Amino acid sequence: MTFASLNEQLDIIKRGAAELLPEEELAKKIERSIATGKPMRIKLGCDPSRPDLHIGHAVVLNKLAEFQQLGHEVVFIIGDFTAMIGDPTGKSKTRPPLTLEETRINGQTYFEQAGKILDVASATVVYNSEWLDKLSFADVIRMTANYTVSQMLERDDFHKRFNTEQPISLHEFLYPLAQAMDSVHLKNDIEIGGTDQKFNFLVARELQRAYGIEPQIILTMPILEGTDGVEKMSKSLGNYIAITDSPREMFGKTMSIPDTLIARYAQHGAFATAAEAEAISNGLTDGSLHPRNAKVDVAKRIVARYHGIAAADAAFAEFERMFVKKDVPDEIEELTIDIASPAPVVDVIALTHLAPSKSEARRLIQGGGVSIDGERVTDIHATIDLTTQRLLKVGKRKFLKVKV
RNA sequence: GGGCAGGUUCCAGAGCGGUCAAAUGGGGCAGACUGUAAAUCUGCUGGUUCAUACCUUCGGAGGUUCAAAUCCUUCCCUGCCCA
Repeated sequence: MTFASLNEQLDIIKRGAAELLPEEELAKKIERSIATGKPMRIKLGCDPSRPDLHIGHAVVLNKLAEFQQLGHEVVFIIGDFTAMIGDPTGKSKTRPPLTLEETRINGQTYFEQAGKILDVASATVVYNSEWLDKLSFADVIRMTANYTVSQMLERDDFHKRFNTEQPISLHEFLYPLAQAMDSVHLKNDIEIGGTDQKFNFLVARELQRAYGIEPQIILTMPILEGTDGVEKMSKSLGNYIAITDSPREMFGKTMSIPDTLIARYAQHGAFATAAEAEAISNGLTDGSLHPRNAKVDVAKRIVARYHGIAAADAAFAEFERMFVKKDVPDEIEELTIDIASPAPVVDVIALTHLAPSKSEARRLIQGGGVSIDGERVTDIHATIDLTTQRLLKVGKRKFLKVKV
């Protein structure tokens, strides 16, 4: 196997990355790889309790795709062992532990989605229960002896909770170590992840050293903010763009991001180059670029990435029609429901799940958020004749064609 | 083991016998305005019914009372201090 030159590889690897350390060590690894013809091994840890991938995850996956193109080996580690134990960390409520079966199913959906970005067929997949489950208590004690409480408390999250008298479960200290043991086991050359993983990755280096293994290189990628522009993108916060979202959703969600995020989304969501992102940023600052147009462009590129150019253009056209011309979308879900024909609008909304409850449906009507065939419903007692198909609109973007 | 402070609706945080479905802020949703941006303004934010009627909720389980998130008992959980 022949590889690209050292500088070419370094350039590609560093592109868009948040942090790479230590760079000199990576250079040595690359040189050795070139000399011996052996690919480097890149590790990515995956959480099987959250198998829904969004374009924030794509930042890392895209980088892995680049590693693959460079001829290196990508290894996915599914953290089934830790998921089986469950991690009631911090604020997040007690997350129910997953069964072995669930972790496998989730792992599967994870790969199907990751396949949209990189070549999963040629990647290696391992489950960390394969080795973590086999450690004895004595093994674990020996492992923990390599790390101190002070070192653990350096982690921002722990540090903060410690100072504000928030609980920290003892087993939480074990998670970074468990993750580090994965690296010990795998002997990977590089570990990749979001910037929030830096601490864990550093622990892995320490532990690898302690176990006489060459320490891994740390490559962190920026964490993409969610569509709200504040929190990091996450499914539970509802501010995400899933990579399985339809073109319409993807386009719409991208259009709703704050202006301040346009350049970031261009670079990390649409994978524009740093130079392009900067050009957008400058254009917005000096006013030569209209934010809306810039956003449209980014939205198109994101949609095109997952659905193709044609779908992107279609999504844009539909967006224009819906929001600029205030028209209804092209394709609306049609539903036949089982209810006595002149039915209370409130009942229909609840039944079709356009709102979670009848009370909520009433509130929406009172707030002016419901319309039938383009006409706003003002009376919560209003009924609707469903013998012919009617167009129901609830809120900004929920449309449904219903009939009996 | 001892002492102290706590566990409230999505989050933070009031309430401390009835006027509490529970202040206030944040978040979210809807409307106006817009570029489905930001900012701003307005309304809503447990459920069923709409007539301020009923049902479920304030860590769990009992109890006192006409009446409890508010009092008592007990259990569980968290933090701090002492040992």
